[in-house]
Amino acid sequence: MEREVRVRFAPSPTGPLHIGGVRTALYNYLFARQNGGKMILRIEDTDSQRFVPGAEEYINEALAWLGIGIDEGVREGGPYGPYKQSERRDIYREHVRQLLDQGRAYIAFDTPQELEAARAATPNFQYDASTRMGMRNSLSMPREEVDRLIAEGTPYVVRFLIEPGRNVEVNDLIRGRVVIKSDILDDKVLYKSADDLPTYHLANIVDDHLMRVSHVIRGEEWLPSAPLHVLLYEAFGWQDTMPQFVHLPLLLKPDGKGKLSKRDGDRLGFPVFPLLWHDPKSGETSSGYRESGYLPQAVVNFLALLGWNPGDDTEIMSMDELIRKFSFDHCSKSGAKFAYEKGKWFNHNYLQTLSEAELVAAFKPVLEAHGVDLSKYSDEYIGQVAELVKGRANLAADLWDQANFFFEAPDSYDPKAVKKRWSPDTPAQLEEMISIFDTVPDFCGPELEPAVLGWIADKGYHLGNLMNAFRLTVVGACRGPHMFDITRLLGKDEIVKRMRQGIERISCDGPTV
RNA sequence: GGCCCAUUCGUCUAUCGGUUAGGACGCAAGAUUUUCAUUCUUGAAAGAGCAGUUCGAUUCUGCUAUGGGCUACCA
Repeated sequence: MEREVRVRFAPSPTGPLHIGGVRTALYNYLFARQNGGKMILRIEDTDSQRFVPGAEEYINEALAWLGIGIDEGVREGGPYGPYKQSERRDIYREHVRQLLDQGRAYIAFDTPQELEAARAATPNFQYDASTRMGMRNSLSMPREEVDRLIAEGTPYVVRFLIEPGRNVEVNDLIRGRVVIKSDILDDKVLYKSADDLPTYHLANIVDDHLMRVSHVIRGEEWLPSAPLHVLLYEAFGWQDTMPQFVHLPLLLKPDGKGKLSKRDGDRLGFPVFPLLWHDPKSGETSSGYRESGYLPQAVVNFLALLGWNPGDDTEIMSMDELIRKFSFDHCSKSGAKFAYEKGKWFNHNYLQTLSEAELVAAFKPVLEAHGVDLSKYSDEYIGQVAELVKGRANLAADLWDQANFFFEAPDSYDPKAVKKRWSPDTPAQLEEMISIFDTVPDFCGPELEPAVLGWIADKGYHLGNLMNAFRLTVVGACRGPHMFDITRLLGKDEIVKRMRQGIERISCDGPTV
């Protein structure tokens, strides 16, 4: 057990990294860091059919954005490379040869059509001890014919020979002991001559062994094939250094049934990918957490708690705290429905902790997206606005809805508020208020508020109605921060301009609602 | 169909045989506020069912039900 902790995240570049994959990567990372171990990123591109250009870059960018550091990988290098499976063909070929020579595997020529026919003909057909002699392979056919077929270049696969009658034991750190009979396992394809590439099972075992992986932390969908992997380790004689298995519960759809999938995001209105993704094949675009205004710390915190808890009521935890507290003992066994609403709450929390500079950085892209000319505003102004409204925002994008009037005068006035707060006396009172402004030496100083409030009290005007009418002309609706915070930031000229504009426009077409 | 895994409020979860079953999200109400929010307080809300083990089961065992995964020359 004093083995160095080495874990790997091994996605296949068939599309954008799914949020469930991100969580798997995160748990691997937390465990590695906690134990002073290494985190490996291995690209499993053994399916040439499903390869998608750009997917590998996406994976790198997504992990970097989230702060999930990689110690060894395609870009980082490392002592056990190459870290891309398509560049390890020689290694796999050699290991397949070894299994073949030892009689632990055999060559099969059955075409996909023949296999399909066999499955159609026999219910619950399985390529195993009970059926393999009836198929076309090196066990059922004479040696000369096998050699001839290979010499002719007939495509073939190499299958793992499963011995029936055994109990295969998988020890899982979350689930404990899982025992299954080898009879229910089929002779899995390990290698395909057509593209000279192994399948997942072979490549996975060989690489994990060669890369000295100590813990295989992956999704629960791999649990059924774990016994096969155990058998492969045994066949190679590697049982003594076999990694510890950890199968994580799945992320499920928030509503219906099944595991979270790509489609659920757009269907339910939340991202299922860390970053925006344009699919080069379909041309489709999928939204990402980053572009939706989420903070990476919030996404990490949120994901960490989907399937794991620290054992107490702590919920807001930094990456360092997660690393310290993470444990498989507190991982749940059952799948977790993806509670994206709570993700917003996490983001709200992290948004409040941002420094003004960070807030400005998060707010600027949002402003630009709404056509605001950033050259017209100082960072100081943007920062002050953001500080004023951040408490009411969940996502960076929400800042705009809360603060748009700091960047543009209202172009309409909420009719309900007009009806409630606007009276025939209002225009005159607002004009009077403007003249009060002139009595204050510094409009943006602390004297303005008591001056205006004092004047309202002296005159006996209705505080609520007048202040809201005032707000209406400046904001366009009865919402927003403290009125005198708004006046301070907008300045006298802009405020007076908006008041006069409001008086004109609301008086003309507003009050007769 | 076969095999495997799981099952506490609507959701994420705490509890490692004895608790008024705790927290959070969301929801509702109240307080605060010149507005909308924020914030604060309060509330409603759970052990799938049936047996068994035990002085005592949410916790251990079995069965049933339900949910999920796998069942490819995909990962």
